Amino acid sequence: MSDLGSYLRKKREALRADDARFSIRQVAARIDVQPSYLSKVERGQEAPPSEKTLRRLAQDLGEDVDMLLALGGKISSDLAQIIRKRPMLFAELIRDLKDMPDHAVLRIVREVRDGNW
Amino acid sequence: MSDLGSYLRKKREALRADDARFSIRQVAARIDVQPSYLSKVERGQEAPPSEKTLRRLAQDLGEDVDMLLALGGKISSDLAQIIRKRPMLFAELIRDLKDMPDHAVLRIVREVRDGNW
DNA sequence: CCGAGTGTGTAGTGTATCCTAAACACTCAC
DNA sequence: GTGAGTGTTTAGGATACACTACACACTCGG
Repeated sequence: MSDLGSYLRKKREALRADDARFSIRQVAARIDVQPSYLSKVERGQEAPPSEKTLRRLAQDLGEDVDMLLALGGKISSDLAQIIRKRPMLFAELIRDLKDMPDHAVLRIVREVRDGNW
Repeated sequence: MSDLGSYLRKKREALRADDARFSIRQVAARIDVQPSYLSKVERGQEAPPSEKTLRRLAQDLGEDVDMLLALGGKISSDLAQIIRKRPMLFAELIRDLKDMPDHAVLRIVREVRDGNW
């Protein structure tokens, strides 16, 4: 399906080059899953883990949570909740932004943040 | 949980006042589920239906799909896909817009649509 | 009365999700 | 050569999700 697995493997192996604490077994122990499970996830033999597990993994590997969740086919539950509170409004906005280039969306983000509204 | 059930019931009964085709049984037949299932959903005795079923329901009842999905605790899969393609970008934007009033968000929507970007 | 239609109660089912537990085969330092 | 550590294989399994199938009890027109 997605390449969450290979992404995780690459990232972990990169970390492991400098720090032996990033073996499958030790990472698995820290994020509280079985090493066999993590191994399968990294090789794409298992479906992506739950949001909870992906969050712990992101934290342990120093990765962005939203990106890792996306690779796992999920959306952060706090984002989902925000959208669900005003579904029509956000649906319209997001569909409009679908084909906008990153820099255009970023400009909106900045404008919003600067409080020009 | 949510009030999807009562919302559906109210809407269907309103339609039924003018049109006998909006009985539980007939709606259920059109959207291709068992009447007992729809009955339970309307009374909140069953978890919300799948996206597919909610879409058919929305169409049959003339309701907004995104809103009905939201009441069912779901987000349209096309929106989810858009977000998953640029997760960090959209995550930032959505979290920034969380506490903005509707009219402010709407202004952004309009600006985007008018192509001032 | 009866039959066509209404809503509902009960029981069960297939599939997906998200993992665990235990053992196997290997390397590498000491 | 043994013990600690590595990744992996195999065999499940608990729980939730999204329903179906069928029968029951009621109403109401003809």
